[in-house]
Amino acid sequence: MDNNKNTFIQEARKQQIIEATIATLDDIGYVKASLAQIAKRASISTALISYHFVDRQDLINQSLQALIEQSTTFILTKTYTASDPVTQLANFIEASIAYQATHPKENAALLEIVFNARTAHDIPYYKLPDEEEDPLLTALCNILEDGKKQGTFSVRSVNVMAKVIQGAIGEYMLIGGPLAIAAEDYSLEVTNIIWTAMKVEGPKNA
Amino acid sequence: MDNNKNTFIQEARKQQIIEATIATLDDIGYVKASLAQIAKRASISTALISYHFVDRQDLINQSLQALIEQSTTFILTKTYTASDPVTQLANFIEASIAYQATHPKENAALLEIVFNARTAHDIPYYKLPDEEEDPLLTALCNILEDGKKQGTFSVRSVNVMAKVIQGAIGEYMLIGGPLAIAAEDYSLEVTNIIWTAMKVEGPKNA
DNA sequence: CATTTTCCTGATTAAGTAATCAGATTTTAT
DNA sequence: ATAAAATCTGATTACTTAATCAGGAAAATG
Repeated sequence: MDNNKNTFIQEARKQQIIEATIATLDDIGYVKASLAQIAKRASISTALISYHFVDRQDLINQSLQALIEQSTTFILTKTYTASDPVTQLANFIEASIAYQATHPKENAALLEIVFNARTAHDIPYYKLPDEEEDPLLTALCNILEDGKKQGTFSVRSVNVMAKVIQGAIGEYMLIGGPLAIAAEDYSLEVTNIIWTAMKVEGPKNA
Repeated sequence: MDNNKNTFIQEARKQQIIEATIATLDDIGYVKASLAQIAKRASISTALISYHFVDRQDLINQSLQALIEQSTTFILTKTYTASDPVTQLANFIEASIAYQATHPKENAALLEIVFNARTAHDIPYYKLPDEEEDPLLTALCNILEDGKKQGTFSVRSVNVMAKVIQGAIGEYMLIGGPLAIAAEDYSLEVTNIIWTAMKVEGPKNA
Protein backbone atom coordinates (compact mmCIF):
# COMPACT_ATOMS: atom_id res chain seq x y z
CA MET A 1 0.00 0.00 0.00
CA ASP A 2 2.72 2.42 0.92
CA ASN A 3 3.98 1.62 -2.51
CA ASN A 4 2.23 4.89 -3.26
CA LYS A 5 4.58 6.80 -1.01
CA ASN A 6 7.57 5.32 -2.75
CA THR A 7 6.12 6.44 -6.00
CA PHE A 8 5.32 9.80 -4.46
CA ILE A 9 8.88 10.41 -3.28
CA GLN A 10 10.30 9.22 -6.55
CA GLU A 11 7.96 11.41 -8.57
CA ALA A 12 8.64 14.42 -6.37
CA ARG A 13 12.37 14.00 -6.83
CA LYS A 14 12.02 13.57 -10.57
CA GLN A 15 9.92 16.69 -10.70
CA GLN A 16 12.54 18.59 -8.73
CA ILE A 17 15.28 17.48 -11.08
CA ILE A 18 13.21 18.45 -14.11
CA GLU A 19 12.64 21.90 -12.64
CA ALA A 20 16.35 22.27 -12.00
CA THR A 21 16.96 21.23 -15.59
CA ILE A 22 14.62 23.93 -16.85
CA ALA A 23 16.29 26.55 -14.66
CA THR A 24 19.72 25.45 -15.85
CA LEU A 25 18.72 25.53 -19.51
CA ASP A 26 17.38 29.04 -19.07
CA ASP A 27 20.47 30.15 -17.16
CA ILE A 28 23.38 28.82 -19.17
CA GLY A 29 21.87 27.09 -22.22
CA TYR A 30 21.83 23.56 -23.55
CA VAL A 31 25.54 23.31 -24.29
CA LYS A 32 26.68 24.09 -20.77
CA ALA A 33 23.76 22.38 -19.02
CA SER A 34 25.79 19.42 -17.75
CA LEU A 35 24.59 16.98 -15.13
CA ALA A 36 26.96 18.66 -12.69
CA GLN A 37 25.36 22.07 -13.29
CA ILE A 38 21.86 20.66 -12.97
CA ALA A 39 22.76 18.75 -9.80
CA LYS A 40 24.27 21.92 -8.35
CA ARG A 41 21.03 23.81 -8.92
CA ALA A 42 19.00 21.00 -7.35
CA SER A 43 21.47 20.69 -4.43
CA ILE A 44 21.95 16.98 -5.02
CA SER A 45 24.71 14.75 -6.32
CA THR A 46 25.04 14.03 -10.01
CA ALA A 47 24.70 10.32 -9.30
CA LEU A 48 21.16 10.90 -8.06
CA ILE A 49 20.17 12.16 -11.47
CA SER A 50 21.49 8.95 -12.98
CA TYR A 51 19.50 7.04 -10.39
CA HIS A 52 16.19 8.56 -11.46
CA PHE A 53 16.88 8.95 -15.18
CA VAL A 54 18.53 6.36 -17.38
CA ASP A 55 20.31 8.94 -19.55
CA ARG A 56 21.02 12.58 -19.99
CA GLN A 57 18.90 12.21 -23.12
CA ASP A 58 16.13 10.70 -21.01
CA LEU A 59 16.23 13.66 -18.64
CA ILE A 60 16.10 16.10 -21.52
CA ASN A 61 13.23 14.24 -23.15
CA GLN A 62 11.16 14.11 -19.97
CA SER A 63 11.83 17.80 -19.36
CA LEU A 64 10.70 18.56 -22.89
CA GLN A 65 7.55 16.53 -22.45
CA ALA A 66 6.73 18.38 -19.23
CA LEU A 67 7.30 21.74 -20.91
CA ILE A 68 5.14 20.85 -23.89
CA GLU A 69 2.35 19.56 -21.69
CA GLN A 70 2.38 22.70 -19.56
CA SER A 71 2.25 25.16 -22.42
CA THR A 72 -0.26 23.14 -24.41
CA THR A 73 -2.63 22.89 -21.46
CA PHE A 74 -2.29 26.61 -20.76
CA ILE A 75 -3.07 27.61 -24.33
CA LEU A 76 -5.81 25.11 -25.16
CA THR A 77 -7.64 25.72 -21.89
CA LYS A 78 -7.91 29.42 -22.67
CA THR A 79 -8.72 28.72 -26.30
CA TYR A 80 -11.75 26.57 -25.61
CA THR A 81 -13.46 28.88 -23.15
CA ALA A 82 -15.27 29.98 -26.30
CA SER A 83 -17.26 27.90 -28.77
CA ASP A 84 -17.15 30.02 -31.93
CA PRO A 85 -14.09 29.91 -34.20
CA VAL A 86 -13.54 33.68 -34.19
CA THR A 87 -13.23 33.95 -30.42
CA GLN A 88 -11.37 30.65 -30.23
CA LEU A 89 -8.75 31.89 -32.66
CA ALA A 90 -8.44 35.20 -30.86
CA ASN A 91 -8.03 33.32 -27.59
CA PHE A 92 -5.48 30.99 -29.14
CA ILE A 93 -3.31 33.83 -30.40
CA GLU A 94 -3.60 35.80 -27.19
CA ALA A 95 -2.88 32.82 -24.95
CA SER A 96 0.09 31.67 -27.05
CA ILE A 97 1.74 35.07 -26.84
CA ALA A 98 0.76 35.55 -23.20
CA TYR A 99 2.42 32.25 -22.29
CA GLN A 100 5.73 33.49 -23.61
CA ALA A 101 5.42 36.68 -21.61
CA THR A 102 4.37 35.02 -18.36
CA HIS A 103 6.58 31.93 -18.55
CA PRO A 104 9.86 33.24 -19.98
CA LYS A 105 12.04 30.59 -18.32
CA GLU A 106 9.92 27.66 -19.42
CA ASN A 107 9.77 29.16 -22.88
CA ALA A 108 13.54 29.61 -23.06
CA ALA A 109 14.13 26.05 -21.84
CA LEU A 110 11.72 24.69 -24.44
CA LEU A 111 13.58 26.53 -27.18
CA GLU A 112 16.93 25.30 -25.93
CA ILE A 113 15.82 21.70 -26.12
CA VAL A 114 13.95 21.86 -29.39
CA PHE A 115 16.76 23.63 -31.23
CA ASN A 116 19.64 21.69 -29.66
CA ALA A 117 18.58 18.14 -29.02
CA ARG A 118 19.06 15.52 -31.71
CA THR A 119 18.09 11.90 -32.04
CA ALA A 120 20.62 9.08 -31.97
CA HIS A 121 20.73 9.45 -35.74
CA ASP A 122 21.56 13.17 -35.44
CA ILE A 123 18.19 14.39 -36.66
CA PRO A 124 17.34 17.69 -34.94
CA TYR A 125 14.13 17.66 -32.93
CA TYR A 126 12.76 20.67 -34.81
CA LYS A 127 12.95 18.70 -38.04
CA LEU A 128 11.12 15.66 -36.72
CA PRO A 129 7.89 15.17 -38.68
CA ASP A 130 5.71 15.13 -35.57
CA GLU A 131 3.48 17.83 -36.91
CA GLU A 132 0.64 15.38 -37.19
CA GLU A 133 0.76 14.86 -33.44
CA ASP A 134 1.32 18.46 -32.39
CA PRO A 135 -1.90 19.22 -30.49
CA LEU A 136 -1.49 22.97 -30.90
CA LEU A 137 -1.19 22.79 -34.66
CA THR A 138 -4.04 20.31 -34.80
CA ALA A 139 -6.29 22.57 -32.71
CA LEU A 140 -5.35 25.59 -34.80
CA CYS A 141 -6.17 23.79 -38.04
CA ASN A 142 -9.47 22.54 -36.63
CA ILE A 143 -10.51 26.06 -35.65
CA LEU A 144 -9.61 27.37 -39.10
CA GLU A 145 -11.52 24.51 -40.75
CA ASP A 146 -14.57 25.21 -38.60
CA GLY A 147 -14.54 28.91 -39.44
CA LYS A 148 -14.05 28.15 -43.08
CA LYS A 149 -16.94 25.68 -43.20
CA GLN A 150 -19.35 28.09 -41.52
CA GLY A 151 -18.23 30.83 -43.90
CA THR A 152 -16.65 33.12 -41.30
CA PHE A 153 -13.04 32.64 -42.40
CA SER A 154 -11.97 33.21 -45.96
CA VAL A 155 -8.97 30.91 -46.33
CA ARG A 156 -7.42 29.26 -49.34
CA SER A 157 -4.99 26.94 -47.59
CA VAL A 158 -5.73 26.15 -43.96
CA ASN A 159 -2.27 24.64 -43.49
CA VAL A 160 -0.42 27.71 -44.72
CA MET A 161 -2.63 30.06 -42.75
CA ALA A 162 -1.92 27.97 -39.65
CA LYS A 163 1.80 28.28 -40.31
CA VAL A 164 1.55 32.04 -40.76
CA ILE A 165 -0.26 32.32 -37.44
CA GLN A 166 2.25 30.06 -35.72
CA GLY A 167 5.08 32.07 -37.21
CA ALA A 168 3.63 35.35 -36.00
CA ILE A 169 3.29 33.88 -32.51
CA GLY A 170 6.77 32.40 -32.48
CA GLU A 171 8.28 35.65 -33.65
CA TYR A 172 7.17 37.50 -30.53
CA MET A 173 9.97 36.17 -28.37
CA LEU A 174 12.57 37.38 -30.86
CA ILE A 175 11.54 40.97 -30.45
CA GLY A 176 14.10 42.68 -28.31
CA GLY A 177 15.70 46.02 -27.84
CA PRO A 178 14.08 49.13 -29.27
CA LEU A 179 11.24 47.30 -31.00
CA ALA A 180 9.97 45.64 -27.84
CA ILE A 181 6.19 45.54 -27.66
CA ALA A 182 3.87 44.53 -24.83
CA ALA A 183 2.30 41.10 -25.28
CA GLU A 184 -1.26 42.48 -25.34
CA ASP A 185 -0.43 45.06 -28.00
CA TYR A 186 1.33 42.50 -30.16
CA SER A 187 -1.59 40.06 -29.81
CA LEU A 188 -4.01 42.77 -30.83
CA GLU A 189 -2.02 43.76 -33.89
CA VAL A 190 -1.52 40.16 -35.00
CA THR A 191 -5.18 39.31 -34.52
CA ASN A 192 -6.11 42.35 -36.55
CA ILE A 193 -3.80 41.36 -39.38
CA ILE A 194 -5.16 37.80 -39.41
CA TRP A 195 -8.77 39.05 -39.33
CA THR A 196 -8.09 41.23 -42.36
CA ALA A 197 -6.28 38.41 -44.13
CA MET A 198 -9.33 36.16 -43.63
CA LYS A 199 -11.88 38.94 -44.18
CA VAL A 200 -13.48 38.41 -40.81
CA GLU A 201 -16.25 40.83 -39.95
CA GLY A 202 -16.37 41.28 -36.24
CA PRO A 203 -16.08 43.63 -33.28
CA LYS A 204 -12.30 43.25 -33.13
CA ASN A 205 -11.85 44.23 -36.76
CA ALA A 206 -11.86 47.95 -36.09
CA MET B 1 54.90 41.99 -52.81
CA ASP B 2 53.98 38.36 -52.69
CA ASN B 3 52.52 39.35 -49.42
CA ASN B 4 49.33 39.04 -51.40
CA LYS B 5 49.87 35.36 -51.93
CA ASN B 6 50.32 34.85 -48.21
CA THR B 7 47.02 36.53 -47.66
CA PHE B 8 45.51 34.52 -50.46
CA ILE B 9 46.61 31.19 -49.01
CA GLN B 10 45.56 32.21 -45.56
CA GLU B 11 42.15 33.37 -46.71
CA ALA B 12 41.64 30.26 -48.80
CA ARG B 13 42.44 28.06 -45.81
CA LYS B 14 40.16 30.06 -43.56
CA GLN B 15 37.42 29.74 -46.12
CA GLN B 16 37.94 25.99 -46.30
CA ILE B 17 37.73 25.66 -42.54
CA ILE B 18 34.57 27.75 -42.44
CA GLU B 19 33.00 25.52 -45.09
CA ALA B 20 33.96 22.44 -43.11
CA THR B 21 32.41 24.06 -40.06
CA ILE B 22 29.15 24.61 -41.93
CA ALA B 23 29.13 21.02 -43.16
CA THR B 24 29.83 19.74 -39.67
CA LEU B 25 27.09 21.85 -38.10
CA ASP B 26 24.62 20.54 -40.65
CA ASP B 27 25.78 16.96 -40.18
CA ILE B 28 25.98 16.51 -36.43
CA GLY B 29 24.81 19.79 -34.90
CA TYR B 30 26.38 22.44 -32.73
CA VAL B 31 26.85 20.29 -29.65
CA LYS B 32 28.93 17.62 -31.34
CA ALA B 33 30.72 19.98 -33.75
CA SER B 34 34.10 19.80 -32.02
CA LEU B 35 37.34 21.05 -33.52
CA ALA B 36 38.31 17.41 -34.08
CA GLN B 37 35.14 16.76 -36.11
CA ILE B 38 35.60 19.93 -38.14
CA ALA B 39 39.29 19.16 -38.77
CA LYS B 40 38.34 15.64 -39.88
CA ARG B 41 35.93 17.03 -42.45
CA ALA B 42 38.55 19.48 -43.72
CA SER B 43 41.24 16.77 -43.74
CA ILE B 44 43.58 18.85 -41.61
CA SER B 45 44.87 18.75 -38.07
CA THR B 46 42.98 20.43 -35.25
CA ALA B 47 46.02 22.57 -34.50
CA LEU B 48 45.69 24.21 -37.89
CA ILE B 49 42.29 25.52 -36.92
CA SER B 50 43.83 27.08 -33.85
CA TYR B 51 46.51 28.59 -36.07
CA HIS B 52 43.98 30.43 -38.22
CA PHE B 53 41.37 31.21 -35.60
CA VAL B 54 42.04 32.46 -32.11
CA ASP B 55 39.14 30.55 -30.57
CA ARG B 56 36.41 28.08 -31.21
CA GLN B 57 34.10 31.01 -30.55
CA ASP B 58 36.01 33.02 -33.14
CA LEU B 59 35.54 30.27 -35.71
CA ILE B 60 31.83 30.07 -34.96
CA ASN B 61 31.43 33.83 -35.17
CA GLN B 62 33.24 34.09 -38.49
CA SER B 63 31.19 31.20 -39.86
CA LEU B 64 28.02 32.94 -38.73
CA GLN B 65 29.09 36.18 -40.35
CA ALA B 66 29.78 34.38 -43.62
CA LEU B 67 26.38 32.66 -43.52
CA ILE B 68 24.53 35.89 -42.79
CA GLU B 69 26.35 37.74 -45.55
CA GLN B 70 25.61 35.01 -48.06
CA SER B 71 21.89 34.77 -47.35
CA THR B 72 21.44 38.53 -47.04
CA THR B 73 23.10 39.17 -50.37
CA PHE B 74 21.05 36.45 -52.04
CA ILE B 75 17.75 37.82 -50.76
CA LEU B 76 18.38 41.53 -51.13
CA THR B 77 19.78 41.17 -54.65
CA LYS B 78 16.60 39.47 -55.80
CA THR B 79 14.46 41.89 -53.84
CA TYR B 80 15.80 45.01 -55.48
CA THR B 81 15.49 43.86 -59.07
CA ALA B 82 12.18 45.73 -58.80
CA SER B 83 11.53 49.32 -57.83
CA ASP B 84 7.93 49.23 -56.64
CA PRO B 85 7.10 48.06 -53.10
CA VAL B 86 4.59 45.43 -54.23
CA THR B 87 7.03 43.56 -56.43
CA GLN B 88 9.86 44.15 -53.98
CA LEU B 89 7.89 42.55 -51.19
CA ALA B 90 6.86 39.65 -53.39
CA ASN B 91 10.50 39.19 -54.38
CA PHE B 92 11.62 39.41 -50.77
CA ILE B 93 9.21 36.70 -49.64
CA GLU B 94 9.95 34.46 -52.57
CA ALA B 95 13.74 34.83 -52.28
CA SER B 96 13.71 34.25 -48.53
CA ILE B 97 11.81 31.01 -48.87
CA ALA B 98 13.76 29.97 -51.96
CA TYR B 99 17.04 30.41 -50.10
CA GLN B 100 15.96 27.88 -47.51
CA ALA B 101 15.01 25.40 -50.21
CA THR B 102 18.16 25.85 -52.29
CA HIS B 103 20.67 26.20 -49.44
CA PRO B 104 19.47 23.70 -46.85
CA LYS B 105 22.92 23.09 -45.35
CA GLU B 106 23.79 26.73 -44.96
CA ASN B 107 20.36 27.33 -43.53
CA ALA B 108 20.71 24.50 -41.01
CA ALA B 109 24.17 25.70 -39.98
CA LEU B 110 22.86 29.22 -39.49
CA LEU B 111 20.09 27.93 -37.25
CA GLU B 112 22.51 25.80 -35.24
CA ILE B 113 24.70 28.78 -34.48
CA VAL B 114 21.97 31.30 -33.78
CA PHE B 115 20.07 29.02 -31.44
CA ASN B 116 23.10 27.54 -29.67
CA ALA B 117 25.81 30.11 -29.40
CA ARG B 118 25.91 32.41 -26.39
CA THR B 119 28.01 35.37 -25.43
CA ALA B 120 30.56 35.21 -22.62
CA HIS B 121 27.75 36.42 -20.39
CA ASP B 122 25.51 33.51 -21.45
CA ILE B 123 23.14 35.63 -23.49
CA PRO B 124 21.81 33.59 -26.44
CA TYR B 125 22.53 35.07 -29.85
CA TYR B 126 18.85 34.99 -30.81
CA LYS B 127 18.06 37.30 -27.89
CA LEU B 128 20.70 39.86 -28.78
CA PRO B 129 19.04 43.19 -29.56
CA ASP B 130 20.69 43.51 -32.95
CA GLU B 131 17.39 43.99 -34.69
CA GLU B 132 18.33 47.56 -35.49
CA GLU B 133 21.28 46.33 -37.53
CA ASP B 134 19.60 43.35 -39.19
CA PRO B 135 19.69 44.41 -42.86
CA LEU B 136 16.86 42.05 -43.81
CA LEU B 137 14.48 43.43 -41.21
CA THR B 138 15.53 46.96 -42.08
CA ALA B 139 14.90 46.36 -45.79
CA LEU B 140 11.54 44.75 -45.07
CA CYS B 141 10.42 47.67 -42.92
CA ASN B 142 11.56 50.16 -45.55
CA ILE B 143 9.56 48.41 -48.24
CA LEU B 144 6.49 48.37 -46.04
CA GLU B 145 6.94 52.04 -45.20
CA ASP B 146 7.28 52.93 -48.88
CA GLY B 147 4.13 51.03 -49.80
CA LYS B 148 2.28 52.58 -46.92
CA LYS B 149 3.32 56.12 -47.87
CA GLN B 150 2.27 55.71 -51.46
CA GLY B 151 -1.04 54.25 -50.34
CA THR B 152 -0.53 50.75 -51.75
CA PHE B 153 -0.19 48.94 -48.43
CA SER B 154 -2.80 49.25 -45.73
CA VAL B 155 -0.81 48.67 -42.55
CA ARG B 156 -1.40 49.76 -38.98
CA SER B 157 1.95 48.75 -37.50
CA VAL B 158 4.82 48.30 -39.91
CA ASN B 159 6.93 46.60 -37.24
CA VAL B 160 4.33 43.98 -36.43
CA MET B 161 3.56 43.34 -40.09
CA ALA B 162 7.28 42.85 -40.69
CA LYS B 163 7.41 40.34 -37.86
CA VAL B 164 4.41 38.45 -39.24
CA ILE B 165 6.09 38.22 -42.63
CA GLN B 166 9.39 37.14 -41.08
CA GLY B 167 7.54 34.56 -39.03
CA ALA B 168 5.78 33.14 -42.06
CA ILE B 169 9.12 32.87 -43.86
CA GLY B 170 10.90 31.29 -40.91
CA GLU B 171 8.16 28.76 -40.45
CA TYR B 172 8.74 27.22 -43.85
CA MET B 173 11.73 25.19 -42.74
CA LEU B 174 9.74 23.65 -39.92
CA ILE B 175 7.27 22.08 -42.31
CA GLY B 176 8.10 18.42 -42.53
CA GLY B 177 6.42 15.12 -43.08
CA PRO B 178 2.93 14.94 -44.50
CA LEU B 179 2.41 18.73 -44.67
CA ALA B 180 5.47 19.34 -46.82
CA ILE B 181 4.87 21.99 -49.46
CA ALA B 182 7.01 23.09 -52.39
CA ALA B 183 8.76 26.41 -51.83
CA GLU B 184 7.02 28.11 -54.76
CA ASP B 185 3.58 27.03 -53.57
CA TYR B 186 4.27 28.17 -50.05
CA SER B 187 5.60 31.54 -51.27
CA LEU B 188 2.50 32.02 -53.38
CA GLU B 189 0.13 31.25 -50.53
CA VAL B 190 2.00 33.47 -48.08
CA THR B 191 2.16 36.35 -50.54
CA ASN B 192 -1.55 36.01 -51.15
CA ILE B 193 -2.30 36.10 -47.42
CA ILE B 194 -0.12 39.16 -46.93
CA TRP B 195 -1.70 40.92 -49.93
CA THR B 196 -5.15 40.34 -48.48
CA ALA B 197 -4.00 41.46 -45.04
CA MET B 198 -2.72 44.72 -46.53
CA LYS B 199 -5.58 45.07 -49.03
CA VAL B 200 -3.22 45.15 -51.99
CA GLU B 201 -4.91 45.31 -55.37
CA GLY B 202 -2.72 43.69 -57.94
CA PRO B 203 -2.26 40.98 -60.50
CA LYS B 204 -1.06 38.46 -57.91
CA ASN B 205 -4.14 38.93 -55.74
CA ALA B 206 -6.26 36.41 -57.64
C1' DC C 1 13.31 -4.29 16.85
C1' DA C 2 15.47 -6.27 12.93
C1' DT C 3 15.72 -6.62 8.12
C1' DT C 4 14.90 -5.61 3.62
C1' DT C 5 14.19 -2.20 0.19
C1' DT C 6 14.63 2.35 -1.42
C1' DC C 7 17.22 6.38 -1.81
C1' DC C 8 21.42 8.82 -2.04
C1' DT C 9 26.62 10.23 -2.09
C1' DG C 10 31.70 10.49 -2.94
C1' DA C 11 35.00 8.57 -5.63
C1' DT C 12 36.32 6.64 -9.83
C1' DT C 13 36.42 5.58 -14.82
C1' DA C 14 36.97 6.16 -19.64
C1' DA C 15 36.25 9.26 -23.16
C1' DG C 16 36.32 13.63 -25.30
C1' DT C 17 37.26 18.68 -25.15
C1' DA C 18 39.99 23.24 -26.48
C1' DA C 19 44.24 24.84 -26.60
C1' DT C 20 49.48 24.79 -26.61
C1' DC C 21 54.06 23.71 -28.18
C1' DA C 22 58.19 21.99 -30.22
C1' DG C 23 59.58 20.87 -34.34
C1' DA C 24 58.85 19.45 -39.37
C1' DT C 25 57.63 20.98 -43.90
C1' DT C 26 56.68 24.14 -47.26
C1' DT C 27 56.86 28.61 -49.23
C1' DT C 28 58.97 33.07 -49.95
C1' DA C 29 62.75 36.31 -50.22
C1' DT C 30 67.44 37.42 -50.93
C1' DA D 1 71.26 28.32 -53.31
C1' DT D 2 70.35 29.80 -48.81
C1' DA D 3 68.29 32.05 -45.16
C1' DA D 4 63.99 33.55 -43.26
C1' DA D 5 59.21 33.38 -42.69
C1' DA D 6 54.93 31.08 -43.24
C1' DT D 7 52.17 27.12 -42.72
C1' DC D 8 51.24 22.82 -40.71
C1' DT D 9 51.37 18.39 -37.71
C1' DG D 10 51.64 14.98 -33.79
C1' DA D 11 51.92 14.86 -29.17
C1' DT D 12 50.79 16.75 -24.92
C1' DT D 13 48.35 19.65 -21.63
C1' DA D 14 44.79 20.45 -18.15
C1' DC D 15 40.04 20.12 -17.94
C1' DT D 16 35.10 18.60 -18.30
C1' DT D 17 31.94 15.26 -19.40
C1' DA D 18 28.38 11.15 -18.61
C1' DA D 19 28.08 7.18 -16.36
C1' DT D 20 29.25 3.50 -12.88
C1' DC D 21 30.04 1.47 -8.45
C1' DA D 22 30.61 0.29 -3.68
C1' DG D 23 28.73 1.34 0.18
C1' DG D 24 26.27 4.65 3.64
C1' DA D 25 21.82 6.62 5.26
C1' DA D 26 16.97 6.59 5.49
C1' DA D 27 12.58 4.57 5.16
C1' DA D 28 9.41 0.89 4.88
C1' DT D 29 8.30 -3.74 6.16
C1' DG D 30 7.39 -7.80 8.97
